[in-house]
Amino acid sequence: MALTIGQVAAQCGVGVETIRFYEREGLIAQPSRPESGFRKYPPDAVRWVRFIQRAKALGFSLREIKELLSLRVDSAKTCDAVKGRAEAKITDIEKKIGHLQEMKRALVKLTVACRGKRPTSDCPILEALGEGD
Amino acid sequence: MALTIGQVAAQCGVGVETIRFYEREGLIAQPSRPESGFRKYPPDAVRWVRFIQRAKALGFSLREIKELLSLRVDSAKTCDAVKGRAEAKITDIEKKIGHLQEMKRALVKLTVACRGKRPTSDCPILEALGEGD
DNA sequence: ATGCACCCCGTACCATACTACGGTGTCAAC
DNA sequence: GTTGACACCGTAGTATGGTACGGGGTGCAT
Repeated sequence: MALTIGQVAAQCGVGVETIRFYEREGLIAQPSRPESGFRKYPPDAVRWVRFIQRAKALGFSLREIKELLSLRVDSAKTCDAVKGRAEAKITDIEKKIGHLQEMKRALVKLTVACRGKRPTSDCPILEALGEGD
Repeated sequence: MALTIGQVAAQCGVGVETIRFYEREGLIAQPSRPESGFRKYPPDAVRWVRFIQRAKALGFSLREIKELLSLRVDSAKTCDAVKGRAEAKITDIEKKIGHLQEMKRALVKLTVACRGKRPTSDCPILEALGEGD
């Protein structure tokens, strides 16, 4: 049931070096290393790496992802601090969702304008994006 | 009403060099250049740069942002192609929104677990993230 | 007409996040 | 028991997205 680094990499669609890199950077835990020195990963390792990939695609830096993942580690210890950081991340995520919805609305508007007559604005994408922060 | 590069930069919270960089990379249009050679920007330039910043924070690469912005340029010409690309971007954005909502749900769950007794899983963040693509 | 802030350009440098390389060791199959 | 695929490590190189620097020119305020 344990996986080699190559198997984890293949299942995540990344290179072996990427996994080692994440380990060096402290994004994923050190796996067990029986005699030979070969890393042995639990199946969950695949989910961790996929989570990292996904979070990256959503605009989080590795530093932020590390913070996200670390929310679990000390949860037994400093519950209030963890809760605070989690809530900050939630706010951050809600902002991102809002911005994406604006972008989506703008693009939908664009396709609609496309369907009918020519768009009236010379930039439908920007047009639908307010100045909101 | 026209702005200097420094004014645009200040209003967007970026450096002058960043604007010139975006121009070199074709993300923003060449502004007019009266006699002196100084760039003169229309007020809208601020919105363009802000759009770029926002899109970056949402995980789009400059290449993708360029594509997003270019959807406006040829809209009069190749309407069908534009519509197709816009629809692809919409799908992409919907996926991002979905992933962010999953992350948010996971974090909310974490804060709730925090409030009451200890979390049951040893990783509440991952726990709420399915294997969905 | 002389500052001084701001603009020009090109080039070089930086941080982030990998990716490749080279030399060596391991393991499993034949 | 040897061969081939895969693992180990450290170091170096790459792509992206800026950021800084140096040596100049401009423009307006005093």
